[in-house]
Amino acid sequence: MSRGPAPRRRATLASLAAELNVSRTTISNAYNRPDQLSTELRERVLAAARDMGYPGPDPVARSLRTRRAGAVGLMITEPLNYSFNDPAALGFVTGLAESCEEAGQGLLLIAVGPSRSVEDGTAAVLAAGVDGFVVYSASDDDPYLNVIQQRGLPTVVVDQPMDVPGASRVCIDDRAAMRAMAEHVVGLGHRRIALLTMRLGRDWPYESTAPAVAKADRLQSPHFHVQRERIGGVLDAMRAAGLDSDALTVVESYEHLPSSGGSAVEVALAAQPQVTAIMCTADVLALSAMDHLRAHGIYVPGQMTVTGFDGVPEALARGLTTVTQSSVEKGRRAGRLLHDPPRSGLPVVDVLATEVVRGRTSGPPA
Amino acid sequence: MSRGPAPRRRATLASLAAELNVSRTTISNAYNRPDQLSTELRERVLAAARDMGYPGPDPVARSLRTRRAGAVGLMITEPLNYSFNDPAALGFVTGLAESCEEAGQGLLLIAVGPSRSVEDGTAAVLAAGVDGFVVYSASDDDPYLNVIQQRGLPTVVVDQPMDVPGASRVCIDDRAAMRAMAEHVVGLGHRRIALLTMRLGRDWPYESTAPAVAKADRLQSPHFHVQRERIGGVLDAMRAAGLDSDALTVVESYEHLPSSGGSAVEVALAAQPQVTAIMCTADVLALSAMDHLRAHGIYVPGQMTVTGFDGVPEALARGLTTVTQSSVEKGRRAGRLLHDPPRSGLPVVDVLATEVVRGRTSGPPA
DNA sequence: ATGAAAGCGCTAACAA
DNA sequence: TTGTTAGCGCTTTCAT
Repeated sequence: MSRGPAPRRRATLASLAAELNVSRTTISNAYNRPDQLSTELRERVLAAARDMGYPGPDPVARSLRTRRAGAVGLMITEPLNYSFNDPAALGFVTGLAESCEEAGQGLLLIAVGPSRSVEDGTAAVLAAGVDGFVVYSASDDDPYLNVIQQRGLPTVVVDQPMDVPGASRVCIDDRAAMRAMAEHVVGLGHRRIALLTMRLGRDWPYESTAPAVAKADRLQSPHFHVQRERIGGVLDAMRAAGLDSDALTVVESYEHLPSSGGSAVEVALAAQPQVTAIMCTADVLALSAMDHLRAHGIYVPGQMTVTGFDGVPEALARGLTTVTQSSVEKGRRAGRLLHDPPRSGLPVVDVLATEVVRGRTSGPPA
Repeated sequence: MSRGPAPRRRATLASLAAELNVSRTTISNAYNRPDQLSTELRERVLAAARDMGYPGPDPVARSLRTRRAGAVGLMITEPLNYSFNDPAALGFVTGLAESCEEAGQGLLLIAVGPSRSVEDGTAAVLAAGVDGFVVYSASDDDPYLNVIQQRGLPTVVVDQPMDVPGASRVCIDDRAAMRAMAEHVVGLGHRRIALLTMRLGRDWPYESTAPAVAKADRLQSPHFHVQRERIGGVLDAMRAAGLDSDALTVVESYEHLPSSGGSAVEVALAAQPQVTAIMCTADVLALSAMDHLRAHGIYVPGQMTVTGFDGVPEALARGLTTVTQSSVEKGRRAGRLLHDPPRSGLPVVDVLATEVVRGRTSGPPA
């Protein structure tokens, strides 16, 4: 029943109204408040719309008027292939996307990785037509945080950073979780431990991009709250067992490659050959480390204990001793906090549960 | 230098202009055309903006005026955890997101899975403030395709469906690729083959959600072009070798679980115990099938040949015989087609390369 | 280099 | 039930 070719100029609500000799309100109501007009009139409107190729009210114009964009923005500051290679990060996105779907909202991915200039990234954040932001795992000194705050929109921070005034936060107790894991390791008798972690600052002050033993100053004040707390948790447990902090070798990795854990463990063992346990702040690091160790004839857990963090499916399948958390749930909570915010209007801190899972990769030192 | 609390009412371009006693044009220029005013005036504007907490021009209002949203929409019709569990789909999203980042555009995820009513989903598509759409792997009879066409925005279809008037398409030659793989398998001497595939229609006419031998009518005209072509490719090769189509047992799987391939292979072997080769239309199915076979003491390739499709990292790492394609590149191309469309304005079909990789999972029948 | 005027397409009061 | 009136906040000719 279409009446020939599409009109030169796209139909608008106004043109439809003119065509039908009714007011614009009526057309608007036909779409937004079906109960405000007779079924008959409504049908007529919809039929005319079909004929004229009118796709319904323009989303942008509607957003301007209603002051609602119908989408939330997810700011990702890591290179995309980092996030999309880590099942934990992926679980988070899945959960967030699910909650958006449920709430009938869109999810706008705002990638502001290092490949992009800060100016460009700022423009992207400023240009995002969204009702709120989710900030995933940014560093404490992330340059885009200010920009987001400028926007003055509801914001939910996930994991880090700690202090974004006015923003709610979804996180876990990283320190306690890692301390519990470290207590397990120390309890097994390990006295020299390596900790493999993602990079501790936005910058990378080493020669190559390969993993490196963390410089002292970076250990003092990592710019990633999560890593800071997890390191703190390990040290807490070691101190409690009377171990000196020298007994811990921290190796940081810049890239998130499937092989990063392997490279890192190599660096760790070169720096401190007496290490008997490799703790990792992410399962992806631990799994890669295990592969590397096996390839080099070092048996786990016989000759080396390995622990992870996150509880991603592959880690659990392979029996990794790790700390589990629900990344998907994190995403869902973050979304929900945006979609129906607490009545009080006050920022909320939502701390999710974690659990130490003793797998087949931890045992007494050789 | 901030002057106390944020103003009751959010600052706008107009209020800034009033405050400074300049025209709105000037403020607009300060942001969009720095060369149109003196540096001095511009600084004054920016400073005042800072003081008043003005975050710059409102993205939605700007979009309305400029008729550009600064984002593209990705319509995902599968449940999210399906897409986010398949490395191939993930690679696609990564590539698309990369190209968006490059172009300074946002990427709006529009999830319209089966958990949502068609009405709801339609609303979501209609409400998306985007400049174009990417449709990923939808069925031929997807109900949202019409809605997207209604919007009249540039659209790129990935893989399927074939026929979306006016839309460009990025794909591979599924039939030829699968035929080449089947020729390899038949060439090894296999005469009874099972094909494990994702579901062939949007509906699921079987009793349970477990994988099932495909009903004849679903084989006649699958509603997913990709699956149709791949099945066709296998049959081409079999026919060429003088094999009857009865020699092929097709099993379709509804869910995309990590264990789906295992369940499917079980169904296949129950239905046709003489099968000596399991071909799969996705690596994730093949890998799961291999796990299942191994767990049941069936050796690959000694007792059973297994082949995949996609060439995801894990598959290559495990030596799966498979067809490789670059999912990431698919995403990039789709994005580019939207960001800088061909000058002609005509729809384009971009066919990417594939390659049969002979791994360690295919061999002569036992 | 700056300003005035005219909308972009829509919805929400309020009237009729 | 339908229409009238005002904008939402911005950019863009066109004048000055």
